[in-house]
Amino acid sequence: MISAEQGAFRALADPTRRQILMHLSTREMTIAQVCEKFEVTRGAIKKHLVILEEGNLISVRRAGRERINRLHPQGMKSAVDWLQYFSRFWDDKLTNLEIAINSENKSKESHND
Amino acid sequence: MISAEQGAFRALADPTRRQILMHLSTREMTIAQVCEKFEVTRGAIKKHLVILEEGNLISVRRAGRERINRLHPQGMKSAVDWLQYFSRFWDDKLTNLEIAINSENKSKESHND
DNA sequence: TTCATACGACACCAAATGGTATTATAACGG
DNA sequence: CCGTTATAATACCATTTGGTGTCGTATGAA
Repeated sequence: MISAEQGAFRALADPTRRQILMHLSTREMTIAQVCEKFEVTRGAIKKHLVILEEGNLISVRRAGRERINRLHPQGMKSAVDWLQYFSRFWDDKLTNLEIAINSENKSKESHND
Repeated sequence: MISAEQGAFRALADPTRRQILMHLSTREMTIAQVCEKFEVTRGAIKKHLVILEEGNLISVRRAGRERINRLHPQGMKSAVDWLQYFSRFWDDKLTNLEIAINSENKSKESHND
């Protein structure tokens, strides 16, 4: 089993996939609708969507013959949580905010990868 | 020229590189010292360090024959900034905090990749 | 000077990645 | 039923990636 953030970081590493996430942040879209936004083939987009799904960054539901892709932002939170460990090093103000959150939110994961 | 977050996300995609960042968060280390923490060869670690440097996640200085690697957390901030666009979708509380930050911090980048 | 040490630079390899093209399958509309 | 549409699945290709091994260079110590 791979860690949650591994799937997320892997999916986020490709610029096309990050653009797909931006598009899905405005509305949920079928594969064909995502394809309209890019110059690559449907096959390539499909592979990206599978990787985004494996990374838990999108969820998919079937509607008839359509496959509707929806942003699943909780998956991105795992990457943010990992990164925010370093926030103390770049922004004291953000660190204070992080502390405020942590005091209310006890369920913090470790960073042992 | 590739975007700042592309270099960061690419570097963050590998679990070994994320572990290297965790180690460097405790202290700066030479290549040999990083190697001690892993089972792979020095050549592999060197490549990882180059990618981390290209992603602006570490900085390097020469000291005699040693090459000292130091965490450069500002580079990670570019990835966090990109991701926090989505924070509104997963946590209203964090969104409020983000708004509080943005009201003091006007220099926000776009997400056009 | 000589030797061990810390890197740098290659060449090389297997596997993963991003992409295409082609061929199916399945559902909706008339 | 038939044609069209939306997607799935597969084979294939070029490049990148993560890794090793080897050789070279440079610095510090004896």
